[in-house]
Amino acid sequence: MTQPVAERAYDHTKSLILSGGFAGGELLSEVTIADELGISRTPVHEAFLRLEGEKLLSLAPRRGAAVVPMAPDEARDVLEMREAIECSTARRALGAGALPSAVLAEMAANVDRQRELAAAGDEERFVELDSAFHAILIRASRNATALFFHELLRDRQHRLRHQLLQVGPQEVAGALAEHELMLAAAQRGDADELCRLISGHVRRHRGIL
Amino acid sequence: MTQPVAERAYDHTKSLILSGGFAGGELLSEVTIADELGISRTPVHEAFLRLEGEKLLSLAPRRGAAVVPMAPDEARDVLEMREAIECSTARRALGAGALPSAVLAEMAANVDRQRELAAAGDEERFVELDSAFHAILIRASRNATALFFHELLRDRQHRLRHQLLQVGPQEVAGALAEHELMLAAAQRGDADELCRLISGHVRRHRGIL
DNA sequence: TGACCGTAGCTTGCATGCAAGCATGAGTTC
DNA sequence: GAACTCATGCTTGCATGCAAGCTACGGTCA
Repeated sequence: MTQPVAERAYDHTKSLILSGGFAGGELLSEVTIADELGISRTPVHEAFLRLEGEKLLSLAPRRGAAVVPMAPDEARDVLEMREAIECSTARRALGAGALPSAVLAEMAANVDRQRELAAAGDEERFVELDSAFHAILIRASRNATALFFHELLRDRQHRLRHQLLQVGPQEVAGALAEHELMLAAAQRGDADELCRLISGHVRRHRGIL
Repeated sequence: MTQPVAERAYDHTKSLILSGGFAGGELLSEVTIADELGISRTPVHEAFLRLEGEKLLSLAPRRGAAVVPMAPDEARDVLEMREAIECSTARRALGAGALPSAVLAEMAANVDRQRELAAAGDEERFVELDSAFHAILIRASRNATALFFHELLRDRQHRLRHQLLQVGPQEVAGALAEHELMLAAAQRGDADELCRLISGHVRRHRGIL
């Protein structure tokens, strides 16, 4: 129940960065964050180190921690990696034959909830499900490294989204339609088509960003 | 010149893990490593956190740090990701037209040195250059995220290599030949062929592992 | 005016101390 | 003999203190 304070420091700082309040270059101070949370510098320092490992912070010895600025083509980079990884894992997941019915059921259930949220206009929760939907396929490929990378990409995309764009109803509708097509392709076991859909899906994001 | 002790702790621990002495599950103690290096627990603790972020250590609160065991198909996972990422970045690097001549020159120079090391039978240094060769192409695509991922993959492959196989003269000769073909394809600007070569190259590794 | 120097205040790096969680084994009870 | 309890020694989590590097600024000197 009691969350370790180091974890709180990590979550807090990470959400500060991902929420898009910082364009990049801003210096975060350990003491500031420690005071905000009412804890000592040590766990904050640890959080900073973890975030540096994720390339979200850049630590300058005895100078401070700078929020890594988003490179001008960070969106392109991230989406390119998503395309490469998701397409590769989808091929593998489908390559061995049909997907397990449990996986297909999970995807279908996810799409159902997407439909509800889209109808309700809850964009925030929709993007969470969007991310989870893609993660299902990756998990089905049983490639732990791919899943690890996907989480890192998700964070970066999160930041891009808050920084650069508002997701509106039409983006949601478009994404939903494409997810439905992807589900259908997965059910048919059509890896080529699924891969094509993923590419289009991701590239459309890129058009938006 | 004076390397921070936290950095030494990180390097030391990481090389312990990557060198293959641990099959996985072994508990590393902060105090043990701190004593080995003659430093206090704090920087060791920080190193452990960073390594947990790279999924090389698994920290159990107040119990210890366990070396993450290599999954039975870790080799497959890692090489699958390498194929996906390298192929994607190669296409992008070549997609915009011919590679800058500086990049081609760097690749050629690298291959030349590979040839020397292969002739000298220096396998250890050869694999370093091997890795650097692949990194050149990724760097040419100017995708920082891809480069980041490639470094993570390199570490894992490093560990796999020490754990599972000895690189012998014939593997070196085969890799060198394939690198030469890749260089030629890059010089011609033939992305499809380059991608095909990368796939074969990586899959041959997989046969070895 | 411009360059230089030193100091004050910031920052983090690291060592240390204390407390608390967790495992293990001895001792007890049934 | 089996289960249960508790104490001991292990581990890490976190706070704190001190030292050292970096920056900026005010003063001095040419």
